[in-house]
Amino acid sequence: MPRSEAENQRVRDEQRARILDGARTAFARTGMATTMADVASAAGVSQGLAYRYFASKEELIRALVADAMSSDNLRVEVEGAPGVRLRSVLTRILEARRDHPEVFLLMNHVLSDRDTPADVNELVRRRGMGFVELVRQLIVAGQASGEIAGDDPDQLVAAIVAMIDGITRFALNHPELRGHFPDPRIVLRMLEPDAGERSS
Amino acid sequence: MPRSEAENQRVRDEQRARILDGARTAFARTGMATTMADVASAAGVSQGLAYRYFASKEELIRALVADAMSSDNLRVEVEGAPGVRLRSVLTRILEARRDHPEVFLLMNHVLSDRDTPADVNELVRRRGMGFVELVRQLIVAGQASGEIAGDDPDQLVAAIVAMIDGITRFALNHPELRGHFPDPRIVLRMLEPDAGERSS
Amino acid sequence: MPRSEAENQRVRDEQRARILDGARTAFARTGMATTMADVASAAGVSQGLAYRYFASKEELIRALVADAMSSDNLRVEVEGAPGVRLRSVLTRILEARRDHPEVFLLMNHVLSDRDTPADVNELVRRRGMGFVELVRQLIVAGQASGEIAGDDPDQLVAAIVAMIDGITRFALNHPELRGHFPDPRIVLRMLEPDAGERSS
Amino acid sequence: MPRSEAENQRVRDEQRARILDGARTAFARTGMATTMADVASAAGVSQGLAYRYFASKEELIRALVADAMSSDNLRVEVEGAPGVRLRSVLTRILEARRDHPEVFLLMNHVLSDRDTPADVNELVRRRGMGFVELVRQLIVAGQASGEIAGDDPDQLVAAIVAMIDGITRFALNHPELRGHFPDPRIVLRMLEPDAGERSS
DNA sequence: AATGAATGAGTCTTCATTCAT
DNA sequence: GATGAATGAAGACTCATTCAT
Repeated sequence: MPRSEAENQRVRDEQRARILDGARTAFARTGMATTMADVASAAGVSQGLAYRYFASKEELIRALVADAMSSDNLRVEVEGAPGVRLRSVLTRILEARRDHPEVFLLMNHVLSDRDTPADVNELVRRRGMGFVELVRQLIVAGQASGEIAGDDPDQLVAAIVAMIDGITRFALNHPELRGHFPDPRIVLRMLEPDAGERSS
Repeated sequence: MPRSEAENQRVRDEQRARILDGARTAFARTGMATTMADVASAAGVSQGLAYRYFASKEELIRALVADAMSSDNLRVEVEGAPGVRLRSVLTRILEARRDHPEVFLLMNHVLSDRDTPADVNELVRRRGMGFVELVRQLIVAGQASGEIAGDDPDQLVAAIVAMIDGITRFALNHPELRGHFPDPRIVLRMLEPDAGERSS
Repeated sequence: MPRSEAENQRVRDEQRARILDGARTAFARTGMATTMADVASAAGVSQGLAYRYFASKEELIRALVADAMSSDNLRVEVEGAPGVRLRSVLTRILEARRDHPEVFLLMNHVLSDRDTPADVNELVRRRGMGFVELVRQLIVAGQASGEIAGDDPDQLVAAIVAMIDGITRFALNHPELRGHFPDPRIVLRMLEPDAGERSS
Repeated sequence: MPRSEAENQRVRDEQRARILDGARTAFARTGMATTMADVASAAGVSQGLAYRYFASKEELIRALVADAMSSDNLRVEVEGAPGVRLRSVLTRILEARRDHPEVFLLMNHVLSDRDTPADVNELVRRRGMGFVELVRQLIVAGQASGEIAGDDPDQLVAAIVAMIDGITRFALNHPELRGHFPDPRIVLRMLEPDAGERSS
């Protein structure tokens, strides 16, 4: 007697998740050089099975990225002073990166690999640009209110973006140094106005 | 009449340099997906010739990395207040990264690519650790003299290292945003003691 | 209460026929590139079920071919002039090919596909040879009676065989040209004695 | 000292031809189920080498087809009675098919294989249609002059086309029966007007 | 009896590396 | 010393076949 449809669906959901987990592990470990054999082996399934769930390696990466992005939640408070909101969103992001760096590594890999499908690349890039735009607006507003240093806002944005990227890599490459992961306050000092500025 | 030995040596040196240049160009353009054919073509030599000068792709990468590292000069002043020396070395490094990010790309690639030979990986990693040690010492000394913020020195080191890494990638991935490359002063604010701290 | 044995047998027969039908449809549509998944889907059953009824794809093809051959009935009149009997059998064959070319496609595929099992290949080939023998005998007898052209009988046989093959493909590849399917009389003219011959 | 460019070109031309020959042999033997390993082995080269000369299996097939078509020369006399010209062109075609059937098999395979690239399929199909048009015009003209039987011209065309196809397969599948390959005169009888017709 | 998830061998293709010239 | 043709070992993907339910 065949398995019930509900049962089948459950199995499928589990396996899909299992393969995605394996893929996440494998990509985190091996970068874009990860083979489908690596993925299958990390997931503990046959290579063929991966193709029952994802039409191609490309598709698998797409799913992985979509998954990663949906977990990198930027939701930002609408109330409060811009500087406060900016600090809050950055603090949350830094913590997410500290706690789940693997998820973000993939996005970087995707961007730097020549044969990432254009649409995936675009997806990730667009997301990044959305974030940049958000940060920029808060910085400009914060400068107006004197909460943020008066440097070129684009340079401040670049500093923040680069820092987030670098620190994600740090978390990934040095999991043993988790205790040394910088407190967000250190990072946020880059945005601090000088004593002189502030008083003005 | 055969070429003189000196002449031969000169030709060999030139060719070796030519191939390394081609490799640098090719790797900067294509990342770790670069093939030996890419390298040969960028160097304007035959594919076979590369193997006369470098026993394998591995060997070529090793040479490239060694070369890159020797140009990332950390020479640091022995005189002066630790905070001043630290700021000076970081400023120089940031400028080098801004101006020649390609050179460092390779090192990152090497670290994240699974089939980088262990010894090359080690080489790069060790170099990084040397730098970390230097920065750490200056930070500790700077804290003692009140020039540097009183956070956990390891966190400060991590922040600096992550920032340098992130900003190099930024320079590499967004050459068009060169004008937005953050002024070192912004980065250095991470090390700044609070107003309260400083006065103490 | 378990199903009766007779009932079981009936179900089995029905399923077998259903799978064969699906296979016929699938092979007609997709040629030798047909997969077992195609067959199962065309038959509306699970992939596994096909293997309950046919030990392998090979076995399924064997059954399909046997089935096709049993429907290509050559029954030929035993009475009458050889030329008349030959014309009659050829007319019937051409009409069968015109009306059901798909059935014969498979036999051609089988012959030209490298991994057709040798015995199936042999089966089909032998059947073809039986037909050839029949035609040849009628031709020789018809030549003796002056009803058939006096060419080399083997060449006449070859012409007939080739024509039947070619026209079957035509019917299959150009179903839209059904109206242009040649009248058997045109084909039979190949066997016609010259005016001069006939009078002799 | 490297090989001269002229020498290299010669080697390349020879190898390309060698691979095409191997491919022709392999495809004739195994049909569309031919693998690149079959081709390489029939050509006596490594599998990789085939890809130095042809970018993909698709490309190789394209070249094979182009080659086949250029040898199936339809050049037809512009002078003389239509019936005479038609007989002449058909005689030449039949002889070409008798002598080099392998070349044409491929074209058939290409047409019946589901994953033949669309453009190659189109190329072959178009060529076939050109031939059909030529034959049709000559038939119609020949009917006007009383040289060709008065049947539906489309049926006559279909008969000729089917015959050519069938006889090519015959030549290919039964090389041992070369002596029984039908004399073109037999085939041409299909176009012959009846005694009654002719006199009219 | 029936299902469909799972497996693994085989196919196309790429690329580091070798070798005859 | 230099060339580029040739090789073969992977890697992505497909599909006949098996097996737990």
